[in-house]
Amino acid sequence: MGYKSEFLNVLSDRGFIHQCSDFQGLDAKLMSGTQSAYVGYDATAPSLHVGNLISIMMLSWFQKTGHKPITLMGGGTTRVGDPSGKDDQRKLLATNAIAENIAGIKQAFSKFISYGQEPEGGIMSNNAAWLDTLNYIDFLRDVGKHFSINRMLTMDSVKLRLEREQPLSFIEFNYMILQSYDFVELHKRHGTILQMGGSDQWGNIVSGVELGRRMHGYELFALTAPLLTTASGAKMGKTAQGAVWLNEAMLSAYDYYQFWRNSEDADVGKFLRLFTFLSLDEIKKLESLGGAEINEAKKKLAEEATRLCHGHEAAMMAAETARKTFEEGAVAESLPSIAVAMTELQKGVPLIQLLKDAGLVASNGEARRLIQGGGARVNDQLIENDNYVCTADMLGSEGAIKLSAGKKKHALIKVAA
RNA sequence: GGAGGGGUGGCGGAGCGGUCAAUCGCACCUGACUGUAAAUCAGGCGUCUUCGGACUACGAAGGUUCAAAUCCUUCUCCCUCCA
Repeated sequence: MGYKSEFLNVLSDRGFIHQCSDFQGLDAKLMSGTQSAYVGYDATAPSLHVGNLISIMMLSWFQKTGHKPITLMGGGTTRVGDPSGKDDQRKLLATNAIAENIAGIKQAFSKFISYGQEPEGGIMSNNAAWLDTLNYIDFLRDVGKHFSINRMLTMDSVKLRLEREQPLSFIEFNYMILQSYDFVELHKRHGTILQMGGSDQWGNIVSGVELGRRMHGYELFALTAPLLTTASGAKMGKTAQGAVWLNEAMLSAYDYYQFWRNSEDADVGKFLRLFTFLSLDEIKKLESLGGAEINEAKKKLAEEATRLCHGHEAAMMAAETARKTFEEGAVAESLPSIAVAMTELQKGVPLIQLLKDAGLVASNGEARRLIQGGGARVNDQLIENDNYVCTADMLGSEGAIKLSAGKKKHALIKVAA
């Protein structure tokens, strides 16, 4: 409501907006024609995770409402390391690791954004293109002179680190300057007027807005999304195994589905708005379901979210796997599985080892504790002996042994082809 | 430059020669209850183990001692006060 532009209306209705440098100015700008906006992603891991999803959705909405989204890979800035929201300095990544990470991260974008030459076609950029070749003295004279140390010290990313008595190295101190420069550079190259990001990026983004104004009189805008927490206050995007990755290679579509399926009741509406493209009317209906009914809303959420990230087929398969596993208690073919050689199975493989190999536990000790604590099952049968050995005759009619750690984590042991 | 205080497990924070793999809280895992939810309750929570133990850990490196997270020395980082 209240906005002229479809983009801001959608974002505000769906709960994407935390702060904006100038709502009216941005609104007017968006009404004046096709604009371009970007979000930067540092290549600190081989895949993005659900924490990044909110900004990807923003870019996607930006495109859907007729504008041009830019995904900026931080090939250059990753070599420096963003101090925002971190207590410790990030270890410096080797350049080749960064290149590999970038390759992994790119996979996810194409699911959410369509790249191309048309006016609202997305652009994939990489700040290494301009940062890697910067001349230090020139950069200091052209860009550095616009930054006041006094102000930088008051920025949260810096201030918090200092207040918490954590060291802040000079290289990290420069991160903000480089990110600011990115914004100016993208405006020069593509006319980008808006940078979006998480609320922790507010300082960095605003400082880019200011740099653009000081250097060239550009009119730039900042828009941030709220920091996402679950209804019980935990930071979003963690599971037992760690981060919820977007790349299939790091987290199966089934596990991704399960992540959403296990959302807390109180989060369902919020997540539907943020992480699906379902209409607000439909979402209202879904979130009004009470009691056990709300499970239907969670299924829809998981299905839609998985569809966006892994495609229709993978989503249907994940939903079906979950249905079989949880609603029928059957062995679903498509559960995550590991392969074991027939010869090994005939000899017998300790359950502990299988649990570990299947990734259901992190160590032998943990496997033992799981078993002793009554949380381990083989073919749905509770196993209490931690020296239990699995053998080939446990293979079910599907040709697999089903392992379970707790009620929700399941894996199949299949015979290696 | 001077004087004090401090760096302990993912985080917070006890311990201050043996009974310390280290009280406790949070986070996390499992079980019960449920709706594959939340809340609650119970158990677990360094690695390995032939379940007897073994190994690695309390900023870093040395030393004293039968024995150190605990004492000594040096180094290092942080905080406070004085200059």
